[in-house]
Amino acid sequence: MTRGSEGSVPVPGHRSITEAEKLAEAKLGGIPIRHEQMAVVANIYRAASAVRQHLENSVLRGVDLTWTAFVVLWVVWIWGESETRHVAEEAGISKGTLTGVARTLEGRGLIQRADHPSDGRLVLLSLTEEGQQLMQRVFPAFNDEEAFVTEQLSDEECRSVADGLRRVVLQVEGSGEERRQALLGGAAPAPRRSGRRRKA
Amino acid sequence: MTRGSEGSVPVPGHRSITEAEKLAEAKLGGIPIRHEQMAVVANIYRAASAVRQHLENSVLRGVDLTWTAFVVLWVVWIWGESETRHVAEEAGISKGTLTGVARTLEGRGLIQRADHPSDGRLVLLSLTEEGQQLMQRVFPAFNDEEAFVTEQLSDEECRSVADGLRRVVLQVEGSGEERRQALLGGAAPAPRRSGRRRKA
DNA sequence: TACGTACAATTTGGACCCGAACGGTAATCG
DNA sequence: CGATTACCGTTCGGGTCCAAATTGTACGTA
Repeated sequence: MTRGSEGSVPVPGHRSITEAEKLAEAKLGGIPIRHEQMAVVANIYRAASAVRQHLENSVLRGVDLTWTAFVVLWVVWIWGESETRHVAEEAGISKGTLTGVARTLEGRGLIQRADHPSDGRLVLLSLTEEGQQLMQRVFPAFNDEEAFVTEQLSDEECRSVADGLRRVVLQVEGSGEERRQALLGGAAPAPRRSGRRRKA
Repeated sequence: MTRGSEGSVPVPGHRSITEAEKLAEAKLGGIPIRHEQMAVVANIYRAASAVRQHLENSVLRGVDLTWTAFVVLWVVWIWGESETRHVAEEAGISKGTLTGVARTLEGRGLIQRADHPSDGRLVLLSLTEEGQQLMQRVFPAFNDEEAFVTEQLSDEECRSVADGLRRVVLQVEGSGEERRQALLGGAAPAPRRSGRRRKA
């Protein structure tokens, strides 16, 4: 995050970020930038990376779980036996990704899949006995690190930050699709450059 | 995010999250959970995913850039010609990942690499003319979407949330290493299970 | 000059990740 | 009741992503 020695004034904290913003403004020469909004997005992602990295390297690595694998386990653990599409959505990954992760977890004996009793299209995911024991053991340690990374925030500040982030999520999930439609103006959705090609 | 029909009381907003927390508490039976801290971490990651997804699908897809590729371009754009290790750190990715991303970007004529004048080990990254034009065109649109996703937050709230997140980042970057050391108690750092295997 | 150490970027291996395409089941319609 | 239509999980292509292994450069010291 920090560079070797950029400025000369020893202003403590946030210097790097603020300086980047100033530089960005200069780069755009006159075009106004929404600073506060930019700072929120930048720090959301920065914090997400830092937190994920810390948790992977502290508690998750020891039990040989990736962040995504843990999230999937957590979702199935909390919600109980669930349909894969729900798990994917709750975990914030695509259906295709879940298929692979679930396969890995299944191979390690942590989750199991079952056919839906009445709808042949559905697959149900649930924790095995071993998976449940794992989560009961790991989650307290995970939560301890959640407390560590937020140590500089009071409970009240935690509530405030969490609420602000929740509003961001709701905004995107609520109005994002509509916004994208408006932006692209009904034009071609510009398919992802990579991805599977049509057979013909 | 939301499920079909879980609860019976029509409490608006945040139901899913809160319910998940309650379920988690029940699962742990007695073991106390730090709710506020858990909510912060959960929502940081949720927001990061949502924001990234929205930006990829709105402005980035149209110019055929992934999130990571854009971040790398942004860093080089803002900081000017930089050494790769700094770019990787600032972008929040590993050096190895940057090598691949930089190759892709170089192939598209958006960035260029140059040898360091005095230290032959270093490689410098800078934007090409085309890369600069792209960023000058794309960033305003990007910032517009940053404003969109934070639309439900006032400027003051934006500052507050950004500051809270900054404190999380500083906490992890400042004390994370020490914390991990203490946690593992000097024991083996438990190598990543995936990735390259040791030869013998 | 030769050698070891330090540190640079790159290569490599395995898992992840998205989203279009696919094949199969369920529901709907004529 | 056959034919669409809608939906579900899986497959697959291309691209990240990390960390170990590798390669190469710089620089100290003998």
